[in-house]
Amino acid sequence: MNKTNIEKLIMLVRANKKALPYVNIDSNGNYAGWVSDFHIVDKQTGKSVCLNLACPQDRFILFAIASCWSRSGAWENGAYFGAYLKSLHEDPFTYWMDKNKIAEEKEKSSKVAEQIEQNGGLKPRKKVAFRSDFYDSLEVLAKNWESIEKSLKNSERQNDYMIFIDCISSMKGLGAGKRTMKIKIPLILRELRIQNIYENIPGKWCCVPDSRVIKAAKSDIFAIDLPNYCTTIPAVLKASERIYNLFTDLYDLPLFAFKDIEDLF
DNA sequence: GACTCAGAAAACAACAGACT
DNA sequence: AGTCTGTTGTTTTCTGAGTC
Repeated sequence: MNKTNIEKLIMLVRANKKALPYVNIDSNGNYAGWVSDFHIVDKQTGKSVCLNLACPQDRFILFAIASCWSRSGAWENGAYFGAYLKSLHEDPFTYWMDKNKIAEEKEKSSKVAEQIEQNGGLKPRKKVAFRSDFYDSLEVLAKNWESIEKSLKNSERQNDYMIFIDCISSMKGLGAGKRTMKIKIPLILRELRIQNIYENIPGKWCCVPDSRVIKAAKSDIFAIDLPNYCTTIPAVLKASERIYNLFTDLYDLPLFAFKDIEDLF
């Protein structure tokens, strides 16, 4: 492990925050979370999309984004999908229980994806597309919403977030096909922790060890000891803890950013 | 039992060529 | 010029056999 380069990475991420759309660092130097600013403009309000996780409707969108990111495809698609959900102004818990609405939304997905891409802000590397199975996951989330919220409240009460992790990681259909969500679970915990929605969410379980982060961590420049891919929940949590020990409340952000600033090394 | 790695899987983008 | 069809490439996660 190369401590000097790790410190250099943190310094470079902070110095280049304006050039990196996902680096939301506030005036106090604290990471404000990804959903605090999508860097995608809402044409109705003219403002950049963000989520207030104190609202259940916005919490739903956070889970939706995490589910989108539990599949293959460019990460920008999930970001734009979240922005689209926000622009709908529908109550997700009734809207996405309706099979007809889901079919309608699938039908027009390529059209709305094209429209929202033109809203400006975040520059996608490729044409924005909403996978049809994104919508199936929304139904899964809506149907299971009560038990998800209950597991979070129980985790807070018993000071044990494994209760939530067990709940969300066993829910089929939040990944591709009938698969489950795994690697993006820390993302949900991270955003909830940053906005202080529940008490005592451990920071060590808030780092996302996805392929982009792992690739950066394992490169010769940092030589951080991590598995190539986290195949189980314990492996995800272990990797998350290692990342947290190095970057604390910047979480996986510096490693995620590495690819965009590697030329500066 | 934890980790590693190659390949599978999934959905779509981008492109090329054939046909109307 | 437009549309259709098939091929190849991209992106990311998941699986399962093998290794330490």
